[in-house]
Amino acid sequence: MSIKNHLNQRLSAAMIAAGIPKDCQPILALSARPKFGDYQANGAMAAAKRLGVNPRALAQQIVDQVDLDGIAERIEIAGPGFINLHLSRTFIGEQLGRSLDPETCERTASNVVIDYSSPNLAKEMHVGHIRSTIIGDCLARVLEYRGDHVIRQNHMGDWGTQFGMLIAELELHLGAGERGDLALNDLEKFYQQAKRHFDEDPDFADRARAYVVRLQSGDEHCLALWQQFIATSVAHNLEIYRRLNVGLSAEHVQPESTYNNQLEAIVSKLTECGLAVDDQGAKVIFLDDLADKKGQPSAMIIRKSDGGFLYATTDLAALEYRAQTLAADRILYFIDARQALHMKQVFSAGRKAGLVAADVDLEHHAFGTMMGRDGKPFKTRDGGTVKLAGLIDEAEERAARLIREKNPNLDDRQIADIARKLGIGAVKYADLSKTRTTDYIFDWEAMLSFEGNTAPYLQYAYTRICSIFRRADVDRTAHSAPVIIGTDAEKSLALQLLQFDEIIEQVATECYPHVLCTYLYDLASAYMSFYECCPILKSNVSPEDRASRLQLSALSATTLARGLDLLGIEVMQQM
RNA sequence: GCACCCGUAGCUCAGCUGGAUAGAGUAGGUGGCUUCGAACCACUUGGUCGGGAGUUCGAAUCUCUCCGGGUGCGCCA
Repeated sequence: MSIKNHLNQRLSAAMIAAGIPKDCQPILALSARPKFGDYQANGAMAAAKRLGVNPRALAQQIVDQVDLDGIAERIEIAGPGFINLHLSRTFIGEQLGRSLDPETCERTASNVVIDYSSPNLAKEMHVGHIRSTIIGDCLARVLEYRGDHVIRQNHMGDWGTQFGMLIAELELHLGAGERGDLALNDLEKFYQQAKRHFDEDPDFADRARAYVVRLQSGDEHCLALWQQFIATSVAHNLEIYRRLNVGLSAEHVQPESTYNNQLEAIVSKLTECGLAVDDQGAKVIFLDDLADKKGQPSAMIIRKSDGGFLYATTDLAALEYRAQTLAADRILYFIDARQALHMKQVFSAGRKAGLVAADVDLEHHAFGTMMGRDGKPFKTRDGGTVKLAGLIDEAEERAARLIREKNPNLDDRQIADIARKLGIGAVKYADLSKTRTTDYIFDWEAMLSFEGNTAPYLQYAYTRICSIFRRADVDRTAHSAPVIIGTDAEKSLALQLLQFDEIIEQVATECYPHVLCTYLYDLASAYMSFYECCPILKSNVSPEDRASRLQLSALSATTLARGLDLLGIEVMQQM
């Protein structure tokens, strides 16, 4: 149990004993300044306001009642009624010993479906896909770590009008005697060729449109071309995932087309229950709960007047599949904020139609639009997009150059391995460390930076610890010793280590990975400060201090590695 | 027109259900490697938290309003 929970229990009990209503919280937080102790409880002031009594007097009553023997060595009331808690150093040391036991982590066991990455297969993956892919993957790891059963769903876009154009292009290449896999080697170029043919050649455009219809009606020739195209594109995406160390593989691919044969049934079901109605030839769902101020309901078309289905239909079918077949307790969508209204509509309609039970959590975790350095929507100089494959190449090259410069003793194989972990880590951390919901600036320099609050800083802290254990000739994973909290640096580090579980809990419920990034950065900083002022292997250090400091180092390494792993970032023994 | 999101240091960003003197990174300045890895550490310069009003012991945080930016809104996905 975390220290915060510990204190929460004791203070809650004291508040009840002092006659304060049960729903008043202690409101515990880390103290703003060292002179205010380690933790502070701000609940007395809020409770006093409600009860109409003097806040300082109420704080005193709580302090009179609270039992923190062996936990806090000093309790003070300050200002209008802050309760400042100075923790016992012995207690901190004991708690650290307990945190070695993995069984202390509270487990959950929900069925959680996570929809993330979900790129369109018509084009190559570009930087616009990175947030969903990386953030979704982080949450999958975090939820799995705390015990949930995670079902990854890569809802790839493999269906729609643009595929008529693409298979017409592919047919053109094959007709010229070209090999399909070679023609599709550069998906981006291929798409642009198809687009140009479509725009400039009326015959091609007609053929493309006809192919869409033939594809939808199950024409074998078109399906074969389509499957060849899809297979190549999926393979490209899986390669990107592998290079990014993202836990998505072929088994998680559940593309739009898999719902094709359920769309008819979905529309029937929604019509029969009276939710979907005919309007101007189309099937439309009007949602009163999403109406504007004037009472105009929000409209969602699930079937066009020409009989065609839309992505709303597919999303409803996917929602039913996830809730019913996959038996989800919680369904998370990591999708661009621009689709916020669409997601609300799907959730609302899905619940009203009974596709998903009321006790299933539906959560759209949005993120902002990617902007250029000028604050406008991002484009490269020639108006294109930055491909993920290129970004990964660049990250690895930059990392390799830096390693060669900093550490000339490494051989080429070591450099390649470290460069991969370092470069990819920098790219992922740059994204994960920013609050998910806001628009974000795409900045090569910041993303590939190796200084300051970056993944390499955290990886560096880890390698420093590894280096100490190599020098001491001690097995880090086997080392075990009591922790003695002497200096302030040791205390800060210890308190930081003890917050890991509550941070994981917070990330699991709120789905904000940047909270974990901030925590790990603070942990690494605390370790760096500790490292500067607390010698470990020097001759003037007592055996007890040496063992204790090695213990703190081992715990720091374990926590850093675990936290980085949950972010999808790897560590290395040296760099 | 309607709806949602966002304005915090030169730049990129934190700031937990309202809490004490608004914090990091980066950029600028100073100092620290014959001693556990300087991709580091210790100091330092820099902000009327977009403007205004309200709620109260207390507001970057909650409410309203205005300004500025972004996004979305029945037959694309």
